[in-house]
Amino acid sequence: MNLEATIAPIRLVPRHEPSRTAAAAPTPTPTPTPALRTLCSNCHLRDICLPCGMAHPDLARLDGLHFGRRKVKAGEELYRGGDRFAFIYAVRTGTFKSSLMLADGREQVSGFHMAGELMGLDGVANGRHASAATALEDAEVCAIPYGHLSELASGSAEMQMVMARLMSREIVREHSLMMLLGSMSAEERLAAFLVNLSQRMKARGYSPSEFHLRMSRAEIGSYLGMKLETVSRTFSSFQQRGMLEVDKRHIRIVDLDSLTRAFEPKVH
Amino acid sequence: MNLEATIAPIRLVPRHEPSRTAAAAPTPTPTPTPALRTLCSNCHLRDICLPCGMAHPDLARLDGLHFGRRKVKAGEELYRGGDRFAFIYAVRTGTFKSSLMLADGREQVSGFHMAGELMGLDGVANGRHASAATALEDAEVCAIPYGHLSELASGSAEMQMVMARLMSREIVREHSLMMLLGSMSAEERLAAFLVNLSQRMKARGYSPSEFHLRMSRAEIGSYLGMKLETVSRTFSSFQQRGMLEVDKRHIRIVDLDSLTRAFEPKVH
DNA sequence: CGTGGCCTTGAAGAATCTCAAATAATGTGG
DNA sequence: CCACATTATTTGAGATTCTTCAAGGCCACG
Repeated sequence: MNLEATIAPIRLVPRHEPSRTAAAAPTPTPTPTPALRTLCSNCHLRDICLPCGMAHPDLARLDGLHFGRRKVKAGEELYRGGDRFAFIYAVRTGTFKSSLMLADGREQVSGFHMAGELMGLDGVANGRHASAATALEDAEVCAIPYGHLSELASGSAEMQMVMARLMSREIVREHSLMMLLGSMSAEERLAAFLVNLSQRMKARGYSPSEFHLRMSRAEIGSYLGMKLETVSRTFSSFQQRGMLEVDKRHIRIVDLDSLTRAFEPKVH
Repeated sequence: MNLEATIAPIRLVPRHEPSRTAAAAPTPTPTPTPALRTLCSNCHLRDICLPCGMAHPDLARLDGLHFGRRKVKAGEELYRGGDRFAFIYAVRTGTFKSSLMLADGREQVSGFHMAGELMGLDGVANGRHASAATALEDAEVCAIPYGHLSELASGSAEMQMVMARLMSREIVREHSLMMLLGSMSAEERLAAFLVNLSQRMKARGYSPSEFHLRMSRAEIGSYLGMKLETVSRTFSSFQQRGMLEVDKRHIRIVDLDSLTRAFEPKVH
């Protein structure tokens, strides 16, 4: 009996290795610079990344894995839909988008990832990545061999729990995006997007009120289910109402409250 | 440092226990009829449900858990957003919807679940259910104590893998819904929905071309991000074009091919 | 200093929503 | 078993939101 049928109604384009030009393709195997091995316990991101919430024995075990780092240039893909799944990736620096591709070329951006966030968990399901990850600026990631990780987890209940939580968190995150796409207006979507970005900047020690967007209007639009022109117009509208100052990709949130209200209960 | 910020931009209404009327609330603890204990290895759903792909030693261990069954009447909630998370549920009979609630009362249906499908994995993240599950008809579920399950998984790498796959599959499923909500037209959405339903019916041994919808137009609309009137009109349009026969909730797919084409590459 | 990519803005058009009304199906209480 | 309230669905017409198409400006880069 076929379980496939219980998952996706939508046929995404499977980009299998053969269809790639071997030369241009990004190596699926990360090439860790030997000098740059990383210990989670030392990492400045340890409180918001994979080891978040881990106690010492497990953290030490995690260190035993010696993740390879990998640099990714702006515009480069870390992996593509259809690639064989072997690693999950933790962002060290830079920003990524993940995206799905429909057979006719339509792209749907399914998330943006910044320092400390994990990418690639969607590959666990079928052993192949369902989405692609592309660097929006020069970036660096830790490449975590999933096999080793789950091996390691088999020895520790706590570690298993952390992994399970991470995946579940991804599910919850997507829930929230579904809510956004399914039942919110263009203004509400953009407001929700900005407030979320602001919170994530804050959590990383950056200003929550003034930041630089790493993604284009088109990418924001794809993520939020609207056209780039609509994104641009909505930005302008927010600015005119004094909620925001926008200069290309530089954003200053002037009135966070009204921005937050923009996607909250409208009492009728 | 606050990791919460890395997840959801959208504030869902947290329905904590205190706010409930104790009498009317569905018991969070399932009340298994002692006579009706269930063994996975015997279950007619074993090939499409939790134990799918499990070999014998693990299957036997799974049997050791003795899931409690629980009957749920049409319209009743199995759990709500905010409820403490303790069980995941496998549908035995009937159909469920899961849904998220925004503070202003807007509901977003995030999935429909039929026999063999699992519900509740979103609760792993925070120990509370993020969504609610409501029976669309009289139904019965297996209530699987998550604690026991992960305990059991800590003894078996294969079992861990199955669990991880299940969660990842949920992520992929939601990806696909995002694609749908983010970049498809009303017709494409409904077509994708119907084709998916058809496949799931088929996988369960029912006719893939003729079935009964368990959900209202409004629920379909919420799931697909459109208004119930638009759902109704799109059904009518499909019918006029000879792709479908619709009589209220009874559906007969006349031309599966053109329905499939309705959400596939449009060559320009 | 010209070129291409990205962003903004306007105007017209299309898709979808809102409001409204009619019909059918279902259940309720007498 | 009937009269009546209730709910789900369909359909129409007008309003609204968002998209499409088009043009122009800005900026980085070679």
